[in-house]
Amino acid sequence: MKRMTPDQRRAAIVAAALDVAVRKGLASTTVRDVAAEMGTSSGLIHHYFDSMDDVLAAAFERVALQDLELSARPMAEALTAVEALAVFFRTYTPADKDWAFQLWLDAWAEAARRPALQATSRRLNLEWQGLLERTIRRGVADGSFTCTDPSAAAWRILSILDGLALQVVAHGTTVTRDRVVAWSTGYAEVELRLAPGSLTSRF
Amino acid sequence: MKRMTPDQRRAAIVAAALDVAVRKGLASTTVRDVAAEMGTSSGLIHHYFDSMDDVLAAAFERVALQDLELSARPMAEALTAVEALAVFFRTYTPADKDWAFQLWLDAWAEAARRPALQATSRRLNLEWQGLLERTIRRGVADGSFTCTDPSAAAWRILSILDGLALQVVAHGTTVTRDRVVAWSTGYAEVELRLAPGSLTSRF
DNA sequence: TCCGTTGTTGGACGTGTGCGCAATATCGTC
DNA sequence: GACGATATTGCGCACACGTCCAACAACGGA
Repeated sequence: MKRMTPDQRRAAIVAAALDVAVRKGLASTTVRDVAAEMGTSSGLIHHYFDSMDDVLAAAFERVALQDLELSARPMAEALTAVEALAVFFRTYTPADKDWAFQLWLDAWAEAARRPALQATSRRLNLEWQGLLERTIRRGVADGSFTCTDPSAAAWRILSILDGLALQVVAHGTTVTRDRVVAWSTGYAEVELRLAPGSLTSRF
Repeated sequence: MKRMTPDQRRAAIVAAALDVAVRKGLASTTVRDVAAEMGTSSGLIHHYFDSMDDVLAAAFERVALQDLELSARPMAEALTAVEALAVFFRTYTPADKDWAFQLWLDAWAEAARRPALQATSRRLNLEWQGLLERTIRRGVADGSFTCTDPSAAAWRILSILDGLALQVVAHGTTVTRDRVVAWSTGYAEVELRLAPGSLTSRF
């Protein structure tokens, strides 16, 4: 295959691994799959990564980090804390992103057995919680939210969202997607003492 | 190995598969592992199960069903709905049961790829939600809870619990176990209009 | 005691696994 | 245009995988 600079090649490997992982799941993405996806030999992957665990961790980090920024950027640009939170819910639960959440499920389950993947998953989960916590603090500061423990509130909101989304992605129809959004925004309104509908009606 | 009746043997296979799954994870439990655990040949497993998917689904069902009954029975015996709910939280989050929750994580992640496992996981998740919903209805009926949508409330409580427990099991210390219990019971008290501490102080 | 039923064996089959390494191809530099 | 550095190949190694099946052995009924 055409020769690339190390940086380009690393990126290409990560991108290929991601494509395969979306199709087959993180756990059953193999060296040969990734090589075939790139159209190169399998030996090349081990020239850039020490182990398959590292490749998968890098691939997972790529989507997770990108999604985080896809939420964080518009949230930072929102004029009010309430709007930022509304943006959070809209960008966290898009219907066409089930495959990304399936990767989270894979990462959580595999974390017990793959150290690099666990570290990445853990770090990014903390980032999401931090993003939410900062938004809550912003709202508390400007008086639009009432919350005595923003850290705990962030964990609770994130958890209810993950727990509900999990049902949609893993089981299909035990819970419908509409209800994930309605129930979790409704919960956030209660948690932060907002008027019902504050997070949805305005958009 | 000693000859067994079909029922005994099926049970032995499921038990062996479970032991291995706890040790190695559902996804990487193999026919040979299970056979070695029983001290028999691997061919025997396929004499009783059509595929490995079926074995894993049966193994997962065994723990999940047993844990469900371990909660359901004492909850049914509770004198009040409040006490039944307190029992629910105490039996759902025991410290020595992380391995069982790891199996749930495995099942949710693998569900996308293993039909039998998905069906089992889905069915048992619905059972848990149903158990919780019935308890809520019981409390609404006798006036101790206030809740307009017991089904939704049950899903929300279950989801926050799963979302938080997931952090403990997958990431170790992003959230501590104490907080899982405190935050989820605290949330249930708000959701059902109970006085703070109702679910914990009395025991 | 014999015999048929069936629980159980042990290995074959084809494919897949992560990883490592000598050989080769393609660059930028002189 | 030649050369050294290194990106890339292609295959080998030693296992592990699920599934299948002919042969064997233990049991209950006759």
